[in-house]
Amino acid sequence: MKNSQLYRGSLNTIILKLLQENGKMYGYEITQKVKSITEGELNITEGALYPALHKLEADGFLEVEIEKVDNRLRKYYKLTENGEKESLELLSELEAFIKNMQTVVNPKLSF
Amino acid sequence: MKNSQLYRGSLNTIILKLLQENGKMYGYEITQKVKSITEGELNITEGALYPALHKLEADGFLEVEIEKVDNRLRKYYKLTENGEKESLELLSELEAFIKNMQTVVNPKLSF
DNA sequence: CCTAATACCTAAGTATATTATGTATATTTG
DNA sequence: CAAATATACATAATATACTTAGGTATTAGG
Repeated sequence: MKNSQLYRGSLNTIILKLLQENGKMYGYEITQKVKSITEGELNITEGALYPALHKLEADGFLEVEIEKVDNRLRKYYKLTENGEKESLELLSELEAFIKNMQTVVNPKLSF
Repeated sequence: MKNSQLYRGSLNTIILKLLQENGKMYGYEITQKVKSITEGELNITEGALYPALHKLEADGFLEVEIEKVDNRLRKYYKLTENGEKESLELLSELEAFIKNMQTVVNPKLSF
């Protein structure tokens, strides 16, 4: 997804949060959205995205709705009820991660 | 290292930053230090730590100094010159990661 | 008409961590 | 004082997530 190893493990969080915010999105749209809001800094590769979407669906966190736009296929994903829960869970894990990393990296700010 | 996938990729950053701060440390000490400053929230497993230390050494970022304390072995690690550079590099990558994740997750705060 | 953009997909390989072990000594506790 | 826990190192098998490199097909733009 990027040169930094840190992004490893963050993809599900990104996907679920974007869907929570935008209701429904299709894969390609997610890649473009992330690129635009991070001003090109974060680029999700399709080789990472599509398998991740399939797994989230298989795990019951996403459901699919296929549409045809301009004779071109689109697979819209949206959160299931469990997906909403998972989204909140991953967000709080992200907050905890950031908090812990800041504690380790900048111990002066933590007391 | 923890149940959250997010910690994947953060171990080198943690190791290098702790060494930058404390001069020299040995493996077991690193695990205890991380556990104590995060109040038990972050536990580095030895199966992850030792291979990571060996790789950082092989990459020329760390150098080793063996000491015997109480008839027990200790391998002290400290940053090489390149290790200092890598430490700064990984720290700025961490900052960028956190910034980007906050942008994706909380777009209202980013403009 | 050719290239870039849109939109999906998979397979092979790599990196990183988990889990489960193993060795050995020192310290604490019932 | 024996047993359990803590200290201190290590590796091997397995799992997971991602990169890299391909592939198909349609539409838009120069």
